[in-house]
Amino acid sequence: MKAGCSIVEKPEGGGGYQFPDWAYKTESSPGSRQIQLWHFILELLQKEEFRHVIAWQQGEYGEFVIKDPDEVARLWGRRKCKPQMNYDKLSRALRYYYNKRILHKTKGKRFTYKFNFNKLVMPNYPFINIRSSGKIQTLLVGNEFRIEKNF
DNA sequence: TGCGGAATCT
DNA sequence: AGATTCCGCA
Repeated sequence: MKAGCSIVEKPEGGGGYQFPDWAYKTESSPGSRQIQLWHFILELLQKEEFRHVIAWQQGEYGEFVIKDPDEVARLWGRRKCKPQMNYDKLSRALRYYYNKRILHKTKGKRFTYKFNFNKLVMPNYPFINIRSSGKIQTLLVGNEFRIEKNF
């Protein structure tokens, strides 16, 4: 039994929405509800209330800046039930994305990373829609839509 | 600050 | 697999 830290976070009464359930599943762990780090990053990025914590870099397509690394780590740790999470550990996980071609580092810019939308994210995750402004929306196309994971 | 190896966990 | 933890190196 897991106590204290719920596995799935509920959308608070207000109006924020989460990725649909199927977005949390992967081929390797069909039953898993564990959100992946880059899904979580995208989730924070699309919400206005986290603009002071993490935000898109205007002008650069898919590039984002972590303005408050400690806070992002804290939020991630809360979601994953890992109270000891910190930016050092979180950033290690982000670094693993380099080889998977999900992310890469924007060299010279502090706390700045860039999604490889064109190459990987868009083809495999059609529910992600990048608008001209650089903002991202999730599109719920239908529950039959499966993620085709092929990193 | 940022990197990536290594061991370990779920 | 996808992190998490720890760490030496630059």
